[in-house]
Amino acid sequence: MTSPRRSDTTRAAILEAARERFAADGYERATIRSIARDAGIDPSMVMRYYGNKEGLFAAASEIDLRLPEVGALPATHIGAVLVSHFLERWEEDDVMTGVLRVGVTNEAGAERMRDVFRAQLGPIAAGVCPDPADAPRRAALVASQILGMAMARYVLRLPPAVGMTREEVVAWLAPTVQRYLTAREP
Amino acid sequence: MTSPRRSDTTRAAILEAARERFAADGYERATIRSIARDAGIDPSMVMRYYGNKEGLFAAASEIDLRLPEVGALPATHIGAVLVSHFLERWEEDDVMTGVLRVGVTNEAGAERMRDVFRAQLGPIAAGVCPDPADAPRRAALVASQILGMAMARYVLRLPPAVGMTREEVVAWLAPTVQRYLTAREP
DNA sequence: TACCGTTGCCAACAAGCGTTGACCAACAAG
DNA sequence: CTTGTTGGTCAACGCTTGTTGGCAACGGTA
Repeated sequence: MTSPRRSDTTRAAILEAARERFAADGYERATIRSIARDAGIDPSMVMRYYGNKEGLFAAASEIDLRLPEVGALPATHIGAVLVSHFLERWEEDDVMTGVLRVGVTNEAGAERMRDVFRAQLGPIAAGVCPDPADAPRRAALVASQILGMAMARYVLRLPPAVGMTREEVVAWLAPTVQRYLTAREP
Repeated sequence: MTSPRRSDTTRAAILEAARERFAADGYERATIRSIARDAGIDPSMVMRYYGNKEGLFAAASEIDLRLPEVGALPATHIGAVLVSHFLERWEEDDVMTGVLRVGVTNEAGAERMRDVFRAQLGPIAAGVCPDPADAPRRAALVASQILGMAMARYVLRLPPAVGMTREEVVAWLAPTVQRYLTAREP
């Protein structure tokens, strides 16, 4: 609907540079000046297009996990599907790592992280776990294992975690996630 | 051996304030000035006693997980023992949360986190897992689940994770850790 | 008492930060 | 051709940061 503007390429360059910097450095060390330098423009442009640093982060951290529909997958393999989907999602761009890094020191980032797991993982948990009232807790358990592997592999870079192949990670984590979602009790 | 100095109480006050600030704010937002204010002294004292900010962090982030001896626990319940020990450890002081928060944006913090898991959790994994050559990977898997729950509960504060009792967390996570350590294959 | 290392505060530095407003060039509409 | 809008740069602001050096008070020791 909104007509394309001449400045769209600049806006996109800023967003891309911002995502990279946030992912690599976290909120405080990702300065507007460094982002502008990466994007090849003046820092004041960032302010004009995104208002302030918080606004820039908000725009650069839209997350869509792109999780499959609840009905579209066999409940017996949902663990493997989810783990492998998350790994792929985490490796295909910098947004997930960025929001995770920012969320540790910035309240807006933490809020976004909470929202993502509640709104996008919650429904899946509700669809497959035995007691729907228990879904938030199941989703949080899954989130803990997924977040932990992301921390180990992409943020802290524990050597053994980095060295595992994607298949190995899926093989080990899938039963865990499967149990968190579908087991009647611990 | 080293004789006690008159300034020991000040040094201790600085360290305590530093641990709290690092835990609450992360590396960049925990300023020397704010730490000094909390400790009730002048910022320049921090420099005199710890050299610079990195030195202060190094001194404030000595971690001893205080894990039990490998032989001292039944291999069949090691999962539950470890999970409950980690939860206790995480809640009794700010050091674990501090180093985790700092490790996300600061290389020295990340290095410390890697060291802790390698040197202190590694031997336990080596003692109980089927193939000792596989120990680092088993330790990293355990670390991923422990770190993930710590992120969810103490850093990002996902409501359902915060709301679980310690016993519930142990009940859900213990089988996971037990499997990561002792299962013959995924 | 005279002395010297220790403990502490104060004032300042240079650098970097987010943010602002004036100004110029290119373009589209009348 | 003029005019108004848009995309962009430049220089500066007020503030905070880590860090430094000077200086005053204290406290054992000779």
